[in-house]
Amino acid sequence: MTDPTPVRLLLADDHPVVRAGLRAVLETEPGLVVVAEAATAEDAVARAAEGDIDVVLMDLQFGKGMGGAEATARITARAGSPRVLVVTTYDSDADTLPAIEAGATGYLLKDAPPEDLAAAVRTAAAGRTALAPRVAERLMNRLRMPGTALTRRETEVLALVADGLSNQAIGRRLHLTEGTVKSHLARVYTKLGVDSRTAAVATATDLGLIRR
Amino acid sequence: MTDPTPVRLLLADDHPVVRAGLRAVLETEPGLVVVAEAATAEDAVARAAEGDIDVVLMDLQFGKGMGGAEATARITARAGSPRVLVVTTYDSDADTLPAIEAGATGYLLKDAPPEDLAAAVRTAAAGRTALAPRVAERLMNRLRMPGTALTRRETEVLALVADGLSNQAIGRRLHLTEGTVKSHLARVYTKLGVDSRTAAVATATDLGLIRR
DNA sequence: CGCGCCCTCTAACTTTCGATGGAGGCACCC
DNA sequence: GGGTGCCTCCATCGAAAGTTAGAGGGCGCG
Repeated sequence: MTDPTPVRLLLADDHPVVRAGLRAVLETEPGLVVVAEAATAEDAVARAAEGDIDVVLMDLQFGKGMGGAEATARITARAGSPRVLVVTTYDSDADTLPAIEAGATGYLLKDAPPEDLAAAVRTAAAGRTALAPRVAERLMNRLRMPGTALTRRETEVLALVADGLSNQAIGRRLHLTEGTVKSHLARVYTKLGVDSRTAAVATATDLGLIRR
Repeated sequence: MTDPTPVRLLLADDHPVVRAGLRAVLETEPGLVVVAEAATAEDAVARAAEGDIDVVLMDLQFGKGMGGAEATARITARAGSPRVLVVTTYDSDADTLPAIEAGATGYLLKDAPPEDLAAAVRTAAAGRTALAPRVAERLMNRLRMPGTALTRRETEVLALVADGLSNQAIGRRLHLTEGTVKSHLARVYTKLGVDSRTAAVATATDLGLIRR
Protein backbone atom coordinates (compact mmCIF):
# COMPACT_ATOMS: atom_id res chain seq x y z
CA MET A 1 0.00 0.00 0.00
CA THR A 2 2.92 2.35 0.58
CA ASP A 3 4.23 4.21 -2.42
CA PRO A 4 7.48 2.58 -3.51
CA THR A 5 8.88 5.88 -4.84
CA PRO A 6 8.14 8.67 -2.38
CA VAL A 7 8.62 12.34 -3.28
CA ARG A 8 12.02 13.45 -1.95
CA LEU A 9 12.19 16.98 -0.60
CA LEU A 10 14.84 19.60 0.13
CA LEU A 11 13.88 22.39 2.55
CA ALA A 12 15.67 25.68 1.92
CA ASP A 13 14.95 28.36 4.53
CA ASP A 14 17.21 30.33 6.83
CA HIS A 15 14.83 29.98 9.80
CA PRO A 16 15.37 26.79 11.78
CA VAL A 17 11.85 27.08 13.16
CA VAL A 18 10.32 27.17 9.69
CA ARG A 19 12.38 24.21 8.54
CA ALA A 20 11.26 22.23 11.58
CA GLY A 21 7.66 23.26 10.90
CA LEU A 22 7.75 22.23 7.26
CA ARG A 23 9.38 18.97 8.20
CA ALA A 24 6.79 18.26 10.86
CA VAL A 25 3.93 19.10 8.54
CA LEU A 26 5.19 17.26 5.47
CA GLU A 27 6.67 14.14 7.03
CA THR A 28 3.31 13.13 8.45
CA GLU A 29 2.07 12.98 4.88
CA PRO A 30 2.38 9.60 3.18
CA GLY A 31 4.63 9.58 0.16
CA LEU A 32 6.65 12.63 1.16
CA VAL A 33 10.17 12.42 2.60
CA VAL A 34 12.40 15.28 3.65
CA VAL A 35 15.89 14.19 2.71
CA ALA A 36 17.82 17.39 3.31
CA GLU A 37 17.71 20.95 4.65
CA ALA A 38 19.64 24.05 3.65
CA ALA A 39 20.01 27.23 5.69
CA THR A 40 21.42 29.34 2.85
CA ALA A 41 20.60 29.73 -0.82
CA GLU A 42 24.12 28.64 -1.75
CA ASP A 43 23.73 25.40 0.19
CA ALA A 44 20.39 24.79 -1.48
CA VAL A 45 21.91 25.12 -4.95
CA ALA A 46 24.75 22.77 -4.05
CA ARG A 47 22.49 20.22 -2.40
CA ALA A 48 19.98 20.25 -5.25
CA ALA A 49 22.78 19.38 -7.66
CA GLU A 50 23.29 15.99 -6.06
CA GLY A 51 20.40 14.55 -8.00
CA ASP A 52 18.40 12.84 -5.27
CA ILE A 53 15.79 15.58 -4.86
CA ASP A 54 12.38 15.77 -6.49
CA VAL A 55 11.07 19.05 -5.10
CA VAL A 56 12.85 21.98 -3.44
CA LEU A 57 10.80 24.11 -1.04
CA MET A 58 12.51 27.44 -1.40
CA ASP A 59 12.19 30.58 0.71
CA LEU A 60 12.89 33.88 -1.05
CA GLN A 61 14.44 35.85 1.79
CA PHE A 62 17.74 34.66 3.18
CA GLY A 63 19.55 36.77 5.70
CA LYS A 64 22.82 36.93 3.86
CA GLY A 65 24.19 36.04 0.47
CA MET A 66 22.21 34.83 -2.51
CA GLY A 67 18.46 35.29 -2.61
CA GLY A 68 15.90 32.61 -3.24
CA ALA A 69 15.05 33.86 -6.71
CA GLU A 70 18.61 33.56 -7.93
CA ALA A 71 18.97 30.15 -6.30
CA THR A 72 15.81 29.07 -8.09
CA ALA A 73 17.22 30.19 -11.41
CA ARG A 74 20.46 28.31 -10.84
CA ILE A 75 18.70 25.13 -9.83
CA THR A 76 16.23 25.09 -12.69
CA ALA A 77 18.93 25.97 -15.22
CA ARG A 78 20.40 22.49 -15.04
CA ALA A 79 19.01 19.58 -17.01
CA GLY A 80 17.07 17.03 -14.98
CA SER A 81 16.81 19.51 -12.14
CA PRO A 82 14.25 19.18 -9.36
CA ARG A 83 11.10 21.30 -9.31
CA VAL A 84 11.30 24.41 -7.18
CA LEU A 85 8.31 25.37 -5.08
CA VAL A 86 8.63 28.84 -3.59
CA VAL A 87 7.27 29.07 -0.05
CA THR A 88 7.42 32.57 1.35
CA THR A 89 5.60 35.11 3.45
CA TYR A 90 5.00 37.82 0.88
CA ASP A 91 2.90 37.98 -2.24
CA SER A 92 3.93 41.31 -3.75
CA ASP A 93 4.66 41.52 -7.45
CA ALA A 94 8.22 42.41 -6.56
CA ASP A 95 8.63 38.88 -5.20
CA THR A 96 6.37 36.71 -7.31
CA LEU A 97 7.38 37.83 -10.77
CA PRO A 98 11.13 37.30 -10.45
CA ALA A 99 10.53 33.92 -8.81
CA ILE A 100 8.24 32.74 -11.58
CA GLU A 101 10.63 34.07 -14.19
CA ALA A 102 13.40 32.15 -12.48
CA GLY A 103 11.56 28.96 -13.22
CA ALA A 104 9.65 28.20 -10.04
CA THR A 105 7.01 25.52 -10.51
CA GLY A 106 4.80 27.00 -7.81
CA TYR A 107 4.40 29.83 -5.36
CA LEU A 108 2.90 29.29 -1.94
CA LEU A 109 2.44 31.50 1.10
CA LYS A 110 3.58 30.41 4.51
CA ASP A 111 0.17 30.91 6.02
CA ALA A 112 -1.20 28.07 3.91
CA PRO A 113 -2.85 25.22 5.82
CA PRO A 114 -0.82 21.98 5.91
CA GLU A 115 -3.19 20.14 3.54
CA ASP A 116 -2.70 22.77 0.84
CA LEU A 117 1.02 22.59 1.32
CA ALA A 118 1.15 18.85 0.88
CA ALA A 119 -1.16 19.01 -2.10
CA ALA A 120 1.02 21.65 -3.73
CA VAL A 121 4.13 19.55 -3.20
CA ARG A 122 2.50 16.62 -4.96
CA THR A 123 1.30 18.88 -7.76
CA ALA A 124 4.81 20.24 -8.19
CA ALA A 125 6.33 16.76 -8.12
CA ALA A 126 4.03 15.82 -10.98
CA GLY A 127 5.39 18.79 -12.93
CA ARG A 128 2.26 20.86 -12.72
CA THR A 129 2.05 24.45 -11.50
CA ALA A 130 0.82 25.20 -7.98
CA LEU A 131 -0.14 28.76 -7.13
CA ALA A 132 -1.59 30.14 -3.92
CA PRO A 133 -5.00 31.72 -4.56
CA ARG A 134 -3.79 35.18 -3.62
CA VAL A 135 -0.86 34.91 -6.01
CA ALA A 136 -3.06 33.62 -8.80
CA GLU A 137 -5.43 36.52 -8.29
CA ARG A 138 -2.58 38.98 -8.47
CA LEU A 139 -1.37 37.50 -11.72
CA MET A 140 -4.88 37.68 -13.17
CA ASN A 141 -5.09 41.34 -12.27
CA ARG A 142 -1.84 41.88 -14.10
CA LEU A 143 -3.22 40.33 -17.26
CA ARG A 144 -6.44 42.28 -17.01
CA MET A 145 -4.71 45.63 -16.56
CA PRO A 146 -1.79 45.63 -18.94
CA GLY A 147 -1.55 49.42 -18.94
CA THR A 148 -0.68 49.51 -15.26
CA ALA A 149 1.95 46.81 -15.30
CA LEU A 150 5.42 48.09 -14.58
CA THR A 151 8.32 46.63 -16.50
CA ARG A 152 11.21 45.03 -14.66
CA ARG A 153 13.41 48.04 -15.09
CA GLU A 154 10.70 50.41 -13.93
CA THR A 155 10.11 48.35 -10.82
CA GLU A 156 13.84 48.23 -10.17
CA VAL A 157 14.18 52.00 -10.44
CA LEU A 158 11.11 52.61 -8.31
CA ALA A 159 12.42 50.31 -5.60
CA LEU A 160 15.57 52.39 -5.37
CA VAL A 161 13.49 55.54 -5.20
CA ALA A 162 11.67 53.96 -2.27
CA ASP A 163 15.03 53.43 -0.61
CA GLY A 164 15.56 57.18 -0.74
CA LEU A 165 18.12 57.39 -3.53
CA SER A 166 18.35 60.39 -5.85
CA ASN A 167 18.03 60.03 -9.61
CA GLN A 168 21.75 60.51 -9.92
CA ALA A 169 22.50 57.82 -7.33
CA ILE A 170 20.10 55.44 -9.03
CA GLY A 171 21.84 56.07 -12.32
CA ARG A 172 25.19 55.22 -10.79
CA ARG A 173 23.81 52.10 -9.15
CA LEU A 174 22.24 50.78 -12.35
CA HIS A 175 24.84 52.15 -14.77
CA LEU A 176 22.38 54.50 -16.41
CA THR A 177 22.40 58.20 -17.12
CA GLU A 178 20.30 60.39 -14.89
CA GLY A 179 18.17 61.17 -17.92
CA THR A 180 17.32 57.52 -18.41
CA VAL A 181 16.28 57.23 -14.80
CA LYS A 182 13.97 60.19 -15.34
CA SER A 183 12.54 58.52 -18.43
CA HIS A 184 11.71 55.37 -16.52
CA LEU A 185 10.19 57.34 -13.68
CA ALA A 186 8.12 59.48 -16.02
CA ARG A 187 6.57 56.31 -17.43
CA VAL A 188 6.01 54.98 -13.93
CA TYR A 189 4.19 58.16 -12.99
CA THR A 190 1.80 58.00 -15.90
CA LYS A 191 1.12 54.31 -15.30
CA LEU A 192 0.38 54.89 -11.64
CA GLY A 193 -1.42 58.16 -12.20
CA VAL A 194 0.83 60.21 -9.94
CA ASP A 195 3.20 63.09 -10.41
CA SER A 196 5.99 62.73 -7.90
CA ARG A 197 8.41 60.12 -6.65
CA THR A 198 6.96 60.06 -3.16
CA ALA A 199 3.43 59.59 -4.47
CA ALA A 200 4.67 56.82 -6.74
CA VAL A 201 6.25 55.03 -3.81
CA ALA A 202 3.08 55.42 -1.77
CA THR A 203 0.69 53.98 -4.35
CA ALA A 204 3.13 51.30 -5.50
CA THR A 205 3.45 50.16 -1.91
CA ASP A 206 -0.32 50.05 -1.58
CA LEU A 207 -0.62 48.03 -4.77
CA GLY A 208 2.11 45.63 -3.68
CA LEU A 209 4.29 46.48 -6.65
CA ILE A 210 7.19 47.06 -4.34
CA ARG A 211 7.81 46.01 -0.78
CA ARG A 212 8.88 48.11 2.11
CA MET B 1 15.39 14.26 38.05
CA THR B 2 12.57 15.53 35.84
CA ASP B 3 11.07 18.83 36.77
CA PRO B 4 7.71 18.19 38.44
CA THR B 5 6.35 21.55 37.23
CA PRO B 6 7.18 22.01 33.57
CA VAL B 7 6.83 25.38 31.80
CA ARG B 8 3.45 25.44 30.06
CA LEU B 9 3.39 27.22 26.69
CA LEU B 10 0.81 28.79 24.39
CA LEU B 11 1.84 29.29 20.75
CA ALA B 12 0.14 32.24 19.05
CA ASP B 13 0.92 32.56 15.35
CA ASP B 14 -1.29 32.61 12.30
CA HIS B 15 1.07 30.36 10.31
CA PRO B 16 0.42 26.66 10.87
CA VAL B 17 3.93 25.90 9.68
CA VAL B 18 5.49 28.18 12.26
CA ARG B 19 3.35 26.73 15.06
CA ALA B 20 4.40 23.23 14.04
CA GLY B 21 8.02 24.36 13.94
CA LEU B 22 7.92 25.96 17.37
CA ARG B 23 6.18 22.93 18.77
CA ALA B 24 8.74 20.57 17.23
CA VAL B 25 11.64 22.66 18.49
CA LEU B 26 10.33 23.29 22.00
CA GLU B 27 8.75 19.94 22.83
CA THR B 28 12.07 18.18 22.47
CA GLU B 29 13.32 20.37 25.33
CA PRO B 30 12.92 18.91 28.79
CA GLY B 31 10.70 20.93 31.08
CA LEU B 32 8.76 22.63 28.29
CA VAL B 33 5.24 21.62 27.29
CA VAL B 34 3.08 23.15 24.59
CA VAL B 35 -0.44 23.04 25.98
CA ALA B 36 -2.26 25.14 23.39
CA GLU B 37 -2.07 26.93 20.07
CA ALA B 38 -3.88 30.00 18.77
CA ALA B 39 -4.18 31.09 15.15
CA THR B 40 -5.50 34.56 15.91
CA ALA B 41 -4.65 37.24 18.44
CA GLU B 42 -8.19 37.12 19.81
CA ASP B 43 -7.91 33.38 20.46
CA ALA B 44 -4.59 33.93 22.17
CA VAL B 45 -6.07 36.49 24.57
CA ALA B 46 -8.99 34.20 25.38
CA ARG B 47 -6.82 31.13 25.83
CA ALA B 48 -4.29 32.95 28.01
CA ALA B 49 -7.10 33.95 30.35
CA GLU B 50 -7.72 30.35 31.36
CA GLY B 51 -4.84 30.45 33.79
CA ASP B 52 -2.93 27.32 32.87
CA ILE B 53 -0.24 29.04 30.80
CA ASP B 54 3.19 30.17 31.97
CA VAL B 55 4.59 31.70 28.78
CA VAL B 56 2.90 32.85 25.58
CA LEU B 57 4.98 32.84 22.41
CA MET B 58 3.37 35.66 20.47
CA ASP B 59 3.77 36.63 16.85
CA LEU B 60 3.17 40.30 16.01
CA GLN B 61 1.69 39.97 12.53
CA PHE B 62 -1.66 38.27 12.22
CA GLY B 63 -3.41 38.27 8.91
CA LYS B 64 -6.66 39.71 10.15
CA GLY B 65 -8.02 41.29 13.28
CA MET B 66 -6.08 42.26 16.35
CA GLY B 67 -2.31 42.56 16.18
CA GLY B 68 0.16 40.86 18.46
CA ALA B 69 1.07 44.05 20.30
CA GLU B 70 -2.50 44.72 21.36
CA ALA B 71 -2.97 41.09 22.35
CA THR B 72 0.18 41.35 24.46
CA ALA B 73 -1.18 44.42 26.21
CA ARG B 74 -4.49 42.71 26.96
CA ILE B 75 -2.82 39.59 28.31
CA THR B 76 -0.34 41.38 30.53
CA ALA B 77 -2.98 43.78 31.83
CA ARG B 78 -4.55 41.07 33.94
CA ALA B 79 -3.22 40.11 37.36
CA GLY B 80 -1.37 36.80 37.50
CA SER B 81 -1.07 36.80 33.76
CA PRO B 82 1.46 34.66 31.89
CA ARG B 83 4.66 36.15 30.51
CA VAL B 84 4.55 37.10 26.85
CA LEU B 85 7.55 36.38 24.68
CA VAL B 86 7.31 38.03 21.29
CA VAL B 87 8.66 35.86 18.46
CA THR B 88 8.59 37.60 15.13
CA THR B 89 10.46 38.10 11.89
CA TYR B 90 11.12 41.82 12.09
CA ASP B 91 13.22 43.92 14.38
CA SER B 92 12.23 47.47 13.42
CA ASP B 93 11.49 50.02 16.09
CA ALA B 94 7.94 50.15 14.79
CA ASP B 95 7.50 46.60 16.03
CA THR B 96 9.76 46.35 19.04
CA LEU B 97 8.82 49.51 20.88
CA PRO B 98 5.04 48.95 20.95
CA ALA B 99 5.57 45.34 21.95
CA ILE B 100 7.84 46.24 24.83
CA GLU B 101 5.49 49.02 25.86
CA ALA B 102 2.66 46.50 25.81
CA GLY B 103 4.46 44.51 28.47
CA ALA B 104 6.32 41.81 26.57
CA THR B 105 8.89 40.01 28.71
CA GLY B 106 11.12 39.30 25.75
CA TYR B 107 11.57 39.83 22.04
CA LEU B 108 13.04 37.14 19.79
CA LEU B 109 13.54 36.82 16.08
CA LYS B 110 12.36 33.79 14.18
CA ASP B 111 15.77 33.13 12.74
CA ALA B 112 17.07 32.30 16.21
CA PRO B 113 18.63 28.87 16.65
CA PRO B 114 16.49 26.42 18.65
CA GLU B 115 18.81 26.49 21.69
CA ASP B 116 18.45 30.25 22.03
CA LEU B 117 14.71 29.91 21.73
CA ALA B 118 14.47 27.36 24.51
CA ALA B 119 16.82 29.37 26.69
CA ALA B 120 14.72 32.50 26.17
CA VAL B 121 11.53 30.64 27.12
CA ARG B 122 13.10 29.53 30.39
CA THR B 123 14.38 33.04 31.03
CA ALA B 124 10.92 34.45 30.44
CA ALA B 125 9.30 31.80 32.64
CA ALA B 126 11.59 32.90 35.44
CA GLY B 127 10.34 36.45 34.96
CA ARG B 128 13.52 37.83 33.48
CA THR B 129 13.83 39.72 30.22
CA ALA B 130 15.03 37.96 27.09
CA LEU B 131 16.06 40.09 24.14
CA ALA B 132 17.55 39.00 20.83
CA PRO B 133 21.00 40.56 20.37
CA ARG B 134 19.88 42.58 17.35
CA VAL B 135 16.93 43.99 19.26
CA ALA B 136 19.06 44.85 22.26
CA GLU B 137 21.48 46.67 20.02
CA ARG B 138 18.68 48.64 18.46
CA LEU B 139 17.38 49.74 21.84
CA MET B 140 20.84 50.82 22.92
CA ASN B 141 21.19 52.94 19.81
CA ARG B 142 17.93 54.64 20.66
CA LEU B 143 19.12 55.57 24.12
CA ARG B 144 22.41 56.81 22.78
CA MET B 145 20.74 59.08 20.20
CA PRO B 146 18.03 61.01 21.99
CA GLY B 147 18.16 63.85 19.44
CA THR B 148 16.42 61.64 16.90
CA ALA B 149 13.00 62.00 18.45
CA LEU B 150 10.58 63.81 16.14
CA THR B 151 8.02 66.25 17.48
CA ARG B 152 4.33 65.68 16.88
CA ARG B 153 4.16 68.24 14.12
CA GLU B 154 7.23 66.86 12.42
CA THR B 155 5.85 63.35 12.48
CA GLU B 156 2.54 64.62 11.15
CA VAL B 157 4.20 66.38 8.24
CA LEU B 158 6.44 63.42 7.50
CA ALA B 159 3.49 61.06 7.44
CA LEU B 160 1.85 63.20 4.76
CA VAL B 161 5.09 63.21 2.80
CA ALA B 162 5.01 59.42 2.97
CA ASP B 163 1.51 59.55 1.49
CA GLY B 164 2.98 61.30 -1.51
CA LEU B 165 1.78 64.86 -0.91
CA SER B 166 3.75 67.91 -2.04
CA ASN B 167 4.84 70.59 0.41
CA GLN B 168 2.09 72.84 -0.91
CA ALA B 169 -0.54 70.16 -0.46
CA ILE B 170 0.67 69.44 3.05
CA GLY B 171 0.45 73.14 3.84
CA ARG B 172 -3.14 73.24 2.66
CA ARG B 173 -4.01 70.11 4.60
CA LEU B 174 -2.52 71.39 7.85
CA HIS B 175 -3.32 75.09 7.33
CA LEU B 176 0.33 76.06 7.14
CA THR B 177 2.35 78.00 4.63
CA GLU B 178 4.58 76.00 2.35
CA GLY B 179 7.54 77.67 4.04
CA THR B 180 6.54 76.27 7.40
CA VAL B 181 6.25 72.81 5.97
CA LYS B 182 9.76 73.19 4.62
CA SER B 183 10.96 74.31 8.03
CA HIS B 184 9.55 71.21 9.68
CA LEU B 185 11.00 68.96 7.03
CA ALA B 186 14.43 70.61 7.23
CA ARG B 187 14.51 69.76 10.93
CA VAL B 188 13.34 66.23 10.20
CA TYR B 189 16.16 65.81 7.71
CA THR B 190 18.86 66.89 10.12
CA LYS B 191 17.45 64.67 12.86
CA LEU B 192 17.35 61.65 10.58
CA GLY B 193 20.60 62.47 8.87
CA VAL B 194 19.15 62.51 5.36
CA ASP B 195 18.75 65.13 2.65
CA SER B 196 15.59 64.35 0.77
CA ARG B 197 11.95 63.56 1.44
CA THR B 198 12.15 60.08 -0.01
CA ALA B 199 15.20 59.21 2.08
CA ALA B 200 13.43 60.59 5.14
CA VAL B 201 10.44 58.36 4.48
CA ALA B 202 12.70 55.35 3.95
CA THR B 203 14.67 55.70 7.15
CA ALA B 204 11.67 56.80 9.20
CA THR B 205 9.87 53.68 8.02
CA ASP B 206 12.87 51.56 8.93
CA LEU B 207 13.01 53.17 12.35
CA GLY B 208 9.30 52.75 12.80
CA LEU B 209 8.72 56.46 13.29
CA ILE B 210 5.89 56.35 10.79
CA ARG B 211 3.53 53.57 9.68
CA ARG B 212 3.08 52.37 6.19
C1' DC C 1 10.14 41.20 -42.25
C1' DG C 2 7.51 44.47 -40.21
C1' DC C 3 5.34 45.66 -35.64
C1' DG C 4 5.33 46.43 -30.95
C1' DC C 5 7.50 46.61 -26.58
C1' DC C 6 11.26 47.51 -23.76
C1' DC C 7 15.39 49.85 -22.77
C1' DT C 8 18.48 53.48 -23.38
C1' DC C 9 19.75 58.22 -24.22
C1' DT C 10 19.37 63.41 -25.36
C1' DA C 11 18.28 68.37 -24.41
C1' DA C 12 15.98 72.27 -23.08
C1' DC C 13 12.59 73.88 -19.95
C1' DT C 14 9.60 74.58 -15.62
C1' DT C 15 8.57 73.54 -11.10
C1' DT C 16 9.50 71.87 -6.74
C1' DC C 17 12.70 71.00 -3.11
C1' DG C 18 16.24 71.82 0.08
C1' DA C 19 19.77 74.82 2.42
C1' DT C 20 20.59 78.75 5.02
C1' DG C 21 19.83 82.05 8.42
C1' DG C 22 17.02 84.21 10.33
C1' DA C 23 12.52 86.17 13.68
C1' DG C 24 8.45 86.31 16.81
C1' DG C 25 4.98 84.02 19.76
C1' DC C 26 3.70 80.70 23.12
C1' DA C 27 3.84 77.35 26.87
C1' DC C 28 6.25 75.18 30.48
C1' DC C 29 9.43 74.90 34.18
C1' DC C 30 12.97 76.13 37.35
C1' DG D 1 12.25 86.32 34.85
C1' DG D 2 14.97 83.72 31.95
C1' DG D 3 15.80 79.59 29.87
C1' DT D 4 14.18 75.89 26.57
C1' DG D 5 11.58 73.71 23.15
C1' DC D 6 7.97 73.85 19.81
C1' DC D 7 5.48 76.05 16.21
C1' DT D 8 4.95 79.45 12.87
C1' DC D 9 6.54 82.47 9.24
C1' DC D 10 9.94 84.98 5.89
C1' DA D 11 13.26 85.36 1.69
C1' DT D 12 16.76 83.89 -1.28
C1' DC D 13 19.37 80.81 -4.06
C1' DG D 14 21.18 76.68 -6.02
C1' DA D 15 20.11 71.94 -6.81
C1' DA D 16 17.06 68.28 -7.77
C1' DA D 17 13.09 66.58 -9.85
C1' DG D 18 9.64 66.46 -13.41
C1' DT D 19 7.95 67.61 -18.44
C1' DT D 20 8.12 67.26 -23.17
C1' DA D 21 9.32 65.46 -27.33
C1' DG D 22 11.88 63.17 -29.43
C1' DA D 23 15.40 58.90 -31.44
C1' DG D 24 17.76 54.47 -32.05
C1' DG D 25 18.83 49.57 -30.91
C1' DG D 26 17.35 44.90 -29.47
C1' DC D 27 14.16 41.20 -29.18
C1' DG D 28 10.30 38.33 -29.89
C1' DC D 29 6.16 37.26 -32.54
C1' DG D 30 3.01 36.64 -36.14
